[in-house]
Amino acid sequence: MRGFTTNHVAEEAGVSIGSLYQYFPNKQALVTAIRERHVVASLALIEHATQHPGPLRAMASELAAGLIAAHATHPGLHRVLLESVPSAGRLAGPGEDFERRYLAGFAQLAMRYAGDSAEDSRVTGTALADCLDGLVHNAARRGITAPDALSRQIIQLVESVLAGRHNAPPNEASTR
Amino acid sequence: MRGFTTNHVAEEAGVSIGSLYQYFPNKQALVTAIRERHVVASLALIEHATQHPGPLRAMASELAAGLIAAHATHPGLHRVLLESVPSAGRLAGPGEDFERRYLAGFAQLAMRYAGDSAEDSRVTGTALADCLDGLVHNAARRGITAPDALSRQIIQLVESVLAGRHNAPPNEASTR
Amino acid sequence: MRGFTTNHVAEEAGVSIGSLYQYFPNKQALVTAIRERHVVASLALIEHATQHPGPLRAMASELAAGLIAAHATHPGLHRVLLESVPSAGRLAGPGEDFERRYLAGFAQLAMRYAGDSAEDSRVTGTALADCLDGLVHNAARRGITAPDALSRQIIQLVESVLAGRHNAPPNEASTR
Amino acid sequence: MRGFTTNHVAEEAGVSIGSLYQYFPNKQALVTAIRERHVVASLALIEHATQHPGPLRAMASELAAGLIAAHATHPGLHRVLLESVPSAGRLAGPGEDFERRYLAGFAQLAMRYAGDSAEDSRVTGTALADCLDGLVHNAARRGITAPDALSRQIIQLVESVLAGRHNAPPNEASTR
DNA sequence: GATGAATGAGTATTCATTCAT
DNA sequence: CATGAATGAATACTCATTCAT
Repeated sequence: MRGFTTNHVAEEAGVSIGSLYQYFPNKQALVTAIRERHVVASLALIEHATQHPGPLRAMASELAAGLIAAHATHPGLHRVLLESVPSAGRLAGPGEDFERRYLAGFAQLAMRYAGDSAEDSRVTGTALADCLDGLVHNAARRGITAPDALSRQIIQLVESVLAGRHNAPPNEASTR
Repeated sequence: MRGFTTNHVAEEAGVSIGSLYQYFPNKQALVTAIRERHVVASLALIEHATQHPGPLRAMASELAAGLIAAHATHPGLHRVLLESVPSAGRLAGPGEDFERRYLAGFAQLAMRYAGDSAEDSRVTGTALADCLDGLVHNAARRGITAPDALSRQIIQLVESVLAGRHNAPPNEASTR
Repeated sequence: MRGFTTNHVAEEAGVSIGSLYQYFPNKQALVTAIRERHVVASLALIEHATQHPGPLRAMASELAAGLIAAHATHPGLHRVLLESVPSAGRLAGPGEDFERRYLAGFAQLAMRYAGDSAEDSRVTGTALADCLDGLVHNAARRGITAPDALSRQIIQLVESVLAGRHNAPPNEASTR
Repeated sequence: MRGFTTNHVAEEAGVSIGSLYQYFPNKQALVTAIRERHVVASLALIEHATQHPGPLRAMASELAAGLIAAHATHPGLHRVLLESVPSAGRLAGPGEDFERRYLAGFAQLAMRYAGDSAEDSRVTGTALADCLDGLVHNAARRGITAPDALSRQIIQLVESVLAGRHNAPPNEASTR
């Protein structure tokens, strides 16, 4: 079973296995850290999106660019990470918080752009997050050969989810 | 990592480790077989959907039920499988064919319900397949506590993707 | 480690593994039995040689023929047998007796043909037995392609060992 | 069978099983390496003998001492090695070469001491090598309790084979 | 009896982790 | 601090043996 071994990681990282253990108490921590780096980037992306001043399409476009960039590097790394943690995606301690904040960001988008209630927004937000996850990770798995096409799909998904309920732009509609 | 040892699988399956190895030459083959079973089920689901005689919503509803059922059994098994194969998701040999046929099924749905051209249908179909994948696997990861809510989300996604382009139902248009 | 497994033996023998265990209580017994068959044959050979009425060369010639015949069948079987028993060559119980009798036969030859004392004959006999063993088994290992050449070597060895000490034929000397 | 597990070897060697696998990819390789060490030693022995400046008896005496020493260490190891390899004695690749060189050494002795022709020397050499093999390995199997007696037997064998044909010592003939 | 699938103790091998250098 | 050889618990896999059919 070819695996994601600590020696592999060390070699890949260009450090000795001993050094690796200077920084991480064990494999779990190492994986969590690598993972967190990705999660932090994703979190920054979504939290930045919630601050986006522009209309839905502009926000979606920017989000798409960010997601693609985040997955273009280290192709296959994300997969290997998902493969390597017991409770993948449900990180212990800080990780939980990351996922909560991540989903909260999408919920905010749902409130803001789709005008959802707080309760609805959680459902919509999670659904959007999960769909994006499927879209991006499957693309990464196949190898992102056409980033533009992927971008268009992401934008379309975001638009259809966040603008699907009403044809009005979010809460900027009245301010315009 | 933790929890997917061959002895574990054997015990779970109610057979001895020796028997397991009577059927599978090694762990990799075992994992591939389990995965394939799931993939075959998913394929049957989508190919059945392409034959569905009814309107979009009915088809989506049935598809949702099938997907949820396919992931409700063996909770945690799917993740553990994804975690245990080197090139998970990209099965060698027959697997590739499975994915091709799987995506082809979704493309057919796109042609039939969304009226897409052959070329467009491939893009739409893949996007839908990937989103569904994200939706279902993330739900499975969190534990499917509310199958109805998940079902509604799946239906909504399928509808929004396959009916998004034009407001007319597919070949039922004339019934309007 | 490719091995001499009971299933292998059963298949080779054309019976089921179950049947094999009808005849032999365990692998050790099976191996011992196969081995004993060979040992019995060798023993018969040497005990027959001790009764040989003729001169050294005639006896050696007959012994050579017998040994070669005993090793020509089942090429490689002898090796595998030697490989498979804990105390190879030193069989428990009846086996010990076989080896003792086997060596005793050679000792008799030494007394008879070389005129050795009882004590000397044990040493000479064992040495001759061991040399023959090396000669025959190495030939079998390489594949006995030239039985005649091998026969000549055996005869020569036997002659040189049993006639080396004095140039007189054994106790037939006076009859000449 | 019993008693030659990798863990056993590791313990015997005073290293951990992990370390053993740092040096040898698998058990087969380990066994091959140990064997080769023995084969190399034997080869050195015989090639050294071909350079021996003295008369037959002196050379034989030295050869005997070397062979006994090579088999006295690790009592039981040699048998266990013979027991553990599929095609024991016929080493793959470099092994074949070893055996060829080993036999060539004995052939040289036959030319030098017995005055054999090149062709005859191959036959005589191989026969001597095989007899020595039987003598030494059977002695090792029984436990070398009397090295001196064994030495005498080896010397006698070598003398009788290499001096058997003519009563003149090889190139020392003129010293008579 | 004969069969061969099932069993599981035993063995080979891996890989996270430590620690002497 | 950095290194990577050494460690051994954990895991993959084998094969002698049993037993339901």
